[in-house]
This record gives sequence, C-alpha cells and structure tokens, in this order.
Amino acid sequence: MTRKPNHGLREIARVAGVSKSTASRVISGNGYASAEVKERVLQAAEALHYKPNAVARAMVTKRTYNLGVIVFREKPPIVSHPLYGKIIDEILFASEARGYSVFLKTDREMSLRSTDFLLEQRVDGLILVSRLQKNVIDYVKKFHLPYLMVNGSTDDPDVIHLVSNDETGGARAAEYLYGLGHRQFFVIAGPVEHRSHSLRLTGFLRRLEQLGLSEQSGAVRVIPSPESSFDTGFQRMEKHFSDFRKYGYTALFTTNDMLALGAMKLLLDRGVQIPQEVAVLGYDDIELGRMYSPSLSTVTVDAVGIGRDAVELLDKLIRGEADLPKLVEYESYVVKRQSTEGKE
Amino acid sequence: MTRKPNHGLREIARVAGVSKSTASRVISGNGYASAEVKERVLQAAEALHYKPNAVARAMVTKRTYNLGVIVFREKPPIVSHPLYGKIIDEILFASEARGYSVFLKTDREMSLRSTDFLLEQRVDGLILVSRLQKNVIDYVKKFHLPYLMVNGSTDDPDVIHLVSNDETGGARAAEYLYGLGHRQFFVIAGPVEHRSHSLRLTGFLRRLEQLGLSEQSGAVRVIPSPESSFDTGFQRMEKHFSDFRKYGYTALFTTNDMLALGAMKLLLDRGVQIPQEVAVLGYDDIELGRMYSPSLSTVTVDAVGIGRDAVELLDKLIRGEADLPKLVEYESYVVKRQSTEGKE
DNA sequence: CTGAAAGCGCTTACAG
DNA sequence: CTGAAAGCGCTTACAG
Repeated sequence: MTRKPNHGLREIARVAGVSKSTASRVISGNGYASAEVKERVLQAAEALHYKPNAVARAMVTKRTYNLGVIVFREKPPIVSHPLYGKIIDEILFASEARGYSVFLKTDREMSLRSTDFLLEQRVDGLILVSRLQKNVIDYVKKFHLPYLMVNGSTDDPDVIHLVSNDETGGARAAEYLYGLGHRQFFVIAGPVEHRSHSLRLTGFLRRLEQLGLSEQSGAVRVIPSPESSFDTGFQRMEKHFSDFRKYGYTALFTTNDMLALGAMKLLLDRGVQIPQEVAVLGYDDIELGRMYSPSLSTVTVDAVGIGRDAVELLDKLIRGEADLPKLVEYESYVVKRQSTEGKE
Repeated sequence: MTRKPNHGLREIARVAGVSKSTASRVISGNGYASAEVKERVLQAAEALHYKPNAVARAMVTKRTYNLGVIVFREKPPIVSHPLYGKIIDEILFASEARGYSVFLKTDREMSLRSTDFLLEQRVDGLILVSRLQKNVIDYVKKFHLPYLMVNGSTDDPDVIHLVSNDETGGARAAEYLYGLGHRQFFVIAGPVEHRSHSLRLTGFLRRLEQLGLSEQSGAVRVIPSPESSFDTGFQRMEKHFSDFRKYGYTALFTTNDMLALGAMKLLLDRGVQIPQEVAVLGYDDIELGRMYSPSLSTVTVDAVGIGRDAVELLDKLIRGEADLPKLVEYESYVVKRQSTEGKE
C-alpha cells in the first residue's frame, strides 16, 4: 500500500529554516527555542500535517508510554466479561489520563505468547489480569519489566497484586443473611483454585460457624462447582433442586454473581418465589445483577478502584519509586436488593 | 528504573561470531544462513535471553503490525458494553490470529485525541467502533491510513463499514410477533441519529404496515427514547405504563436488548406476566438476555462475524488489496425465547 | 538560543 | 552464504 509520504522532522526543519535539533526541541517541548523560531516550526508542522513518529522517539528514549494488559481466561467472554470488562474500562481510562496507551491481549492457553509479544513491543509495564500460572510470572520476572497482578492469586510474595478483601466480604455476606433471620444455608462455591472463590467461601463459613451454624450440624450445605459461569450455576441448582427444596434452605449464597444468576434463573423457572421462599446473594456486583428481576443482592468488588490503582501503581513502578505495597486490598460491602429483601 | 541491559542483535552477533546482518537474517527468518551459523546464532540468542526489539524493526520496515481500535461512546460502559465487548473480543481474537497486536482506546468526547495517539504510534490500520462524527473520519482520511467502521453510521460513501441488516431484522421482528397473533404493538425506539436504531424501527413499522397495521390506526404506538440504556428503557416504560395497560398492547418491541430488559424489569416489578400478558422482543442478542428470567427473545447481531471480518478486511486494506466492498451487511434472525413464547 | 554529530536497534540492498 | 554500510526518524549531550 502506497501512503502519502509522511513528512519527518527533517522536512519541517527545512521548511522552517532551522536544524533538525531545533525542530525537535520545539515539537517535543524539551529544550529552548526563541518565540520566533518556535512559531515558524509550528507553522511548518501544521502545513505539512506533521505527526511525530512515536516509534522513532521510543527507540531513542527507551520509553514507549505503552502498557500491556493481558487477560488470562480460557473461555470466550474476555473483554466482555462483566467484571473484567469493568476493570479494563477503568484501566483504559486511567492509562489515558496518565498518557499511556494500552495493548490489550487475551491469552486462552496461559501461554507465554502474549507476554512475548508485549516484551518485544517494549511496553513500559504489564498488567496481568486473572489467575495465571507461575511460569508466566517467572518469565516476566526474568525480563525485569515492571508488572503487577489484578484480581489473581499467587503465593509468590514478590508480586504486587490488587485484590478484594474476599474473606471479609464472605463474612459480611454470612452476617447479613443471618441478620435477615436465615438459618439454613445453601452455598454454591466456584473453583477452589481461584483465590477469590475460596476466600469468599472461607469467610462465609467461618462467620457462620462463629454464629453457631456449621456444615456438620446440617445448617449449611456447600456445593462445589468447577466453574463459575451462569450455566454452571444453573446446572448445579438443577442437579440439587430436590434436595434444596426438601431440606428447606431459605438462603442461597454463591461465590459470584454469575453463579447466583444461573441458580436464580433455575429457581424462577421452577416457580420459586424470591426472596419470599429463598433469598439469593451473589458476589461481584456486576451490572446484570442490578438489572435482573428480582434485582440481585450482592457483595461489591471495587472494579473502579482496582483499575485506577493498578495503573497508578504500575506508573510508580515504571518511574522507579520504591517502597510500593505488595498487596492492595479493597473492602467489599453488601448491596441489598430485591433478591434478599423483596420489592424496593 | 534500571533495567538489565537488553542485549541487542550486535551482542548476539558478537557471541555467535557473525555479523549483525547475518544475525538479523536468522532471527527474522529472512534471508540465507548456513545451518551451522543458524545454530550458533540461535544459541547465542537463547543464552542472552534475546528479545527482538519490535520498535526498532518497525522503524525500518515501516510496519508495526499493530492495529488501533477506538470505541466512541459517551458513557462509561465501553469495553464492558455487552455488544461492543463481544465485538472487541472477536477483534482481539482475529487480530492475534493474523499476527497483529491491538491498541484499544476509548473516546468519550468524540475528539481527535485517541486518533492522534494512534497515528503517532504508526498503527497499520484503524477500526472505528460505534457512531462517530464526520470530523473524525475526515481527519483519518487526511492521513491516508487504512481504516474501517464497525457498527456505526455514515453517509460518506468512501468508508468501508460493517453493519447488521437492521431493516430486514426489524421486519423479521414484526413478522414474528404478528405471526404469534399480536395486533397491538408498543415500541420503544432508541436514538434516531443512530443508524441501527432508526433502521430497526423503520423495518419494523414498514412490515407492520404491509400487514395492515399502522400508527394512525392505533395498532402501533412508538415511544422515542433519547438513549438506549437499561435505565432509559425502565423509565420510558414507567412513564407510559398506564397508557400501556389501558390500551391493551400485547407486544413490546424495542430497538435493542438493553431497552427491552429495562422495560421488562418494570413490567415484572409491576406484576405483569410475560409473555402471557405481554410478549417482549429486543434486538442485539446480548448475553444478559438469555440469562434473564424470563429469557429475552431477540434479533441477532452477528458480533462474531463482524469482529472477525473487520480484521480480515482491514488486513486486506493494509496489504493494498483492491476492490474491497464498501459495505458488508450481516443478516439478523429472530431468537425465540421465553419472553415471547413462555417456558421452553 | 541553535546546530552538527552520534546513536537508539534493527533491516536491506549491494558486493563479494 | 556472509559482511560492511547506509538509513529508518527521532533525541540528546556537546559546542558554540
């Protein structure tokens, strides 16, 4: 494809009657230039539709002002994932505000492919979203590139990560439902390998135990679920529906909203009254929940804070600031809606 | 921030005992090299953790293998927008498959800012998502950069755009509801400035007219809506609820799913039976719809096809292929679910 | 305040 | 098959 020749600095320097160095100084805003020269250069740039070449600049400054964001997920909803999407929106927004552009990559096979690409692109830093294997972290470390993790799990003490305080959130969920008078709990718990799911469950169960309710006593039934999707929630509920009704559980807690919505849909399809017969409480505070009928009560995840701070922290890392926290935790709060409290 | 010195080609050439030129040839895979030399170079690269510098390469080849995607939207849900998110997921996937990385930008003010950034980054091509002002198009044109538009509207005959066949989709919606026996239609129509909303409405009304039903005869009532969000759908329905019930409309069609969901939620909150009393039909086929209770009948938008083809077409444009279509249309089909047909 | 020169890390004709 | 050289479009000390 033939393109209109992109006039470079040399050309505008020629037109303005100055040297490349001087033209560079006024275009980049670094260094001195007399008002009169400045004027001439700017005019030439304007006239020639000059666009600075960021690639060339990056080559010499060793700074691209580009960030890489990689979302590790096996299944298709990636950017359009209701929670990750919110976080990514915020990352884009915060990056823009700080002058960074972002490369967005997804990785379905937890491979090193996307990471390699971004390394070659010489991004200034990396944001890794969702769970990821240790090999990815080790790989990134090897290249001494600033990076951090969002909403993922790792036992590597070196890596900076931003997460919700899921255990406390789980406890708040238990407390809230208990306060509403519930004593028989049904729980659908997402994959234990995933930090957030397992901590939410732990927090929930622990608090109930403090309140005198346990699995052993039959007051709590936990159904493990290998995935955390809507369909899985639906299927889990379908499979255990008769037990569910038989033992008179009055509250359903799930470790995320998608599971809750799936399970709730099954219940609604079967004509169960929510919340009159069963109260339902999710976790994540995704948009869908608010829109559902009945609207879904949930526990918040501060997607805005996480996205915003991820960029801020990474920026500090890039600029070489020391003493950055390794772990940033966000508080989770119960949002009361129709699925637990009825009509608003 | 001090980084481990990134060994360049020169260094690995030195270690392998060959010239930079030769090292370049084996690393890039372009040009000859004896098996023995190849071996030595590759080993040196391995040993020194060599990562080719894509920035330097781009500078000389004038090809970045980067694509820019800009989503023009005023309000926050951008990447996390249920329809755009799906399209973007697909764009990312298709780009990856063709060896492109993508810069994702959002633009809330319909400004030239994001476009400028990407121009400076020397992306190989641009995908513009959603409606956008003429000035943006004119601006991009000026720089002779390959670009195309997705899901937007323009009367500029030069610009390649990929859209749904919304008019036919609207007609199919009308036909479907009519076939179900409905004769009194209530319609909530999104912003007329937006191509898809206006065409869907046109197609819907036109088909009904052919079937003998019109606004004048009182068989169809159209409520215009300045926005196309869930909340707006809810509010529109709320405002017109008494009329809605009074005149016995049995079918509600909206020009997208979000409006449908909002309106449906209001109806459900008010105890209206769906679909027994009112059938509801949306448009877009977003995930939420299938998850809702009752699940929302809708008309499809081929997000997968649009995203995939956008990248394919742009790739062809970049490679200078001629005779590319200016307009690619995707068929829309009715998806029958509970909100029109009851329990599955 | 301004210019000449070197260099960022590659690729690509061109000789050999 | 391999190497020397030029050059991509900038920035940045360094002189002046």
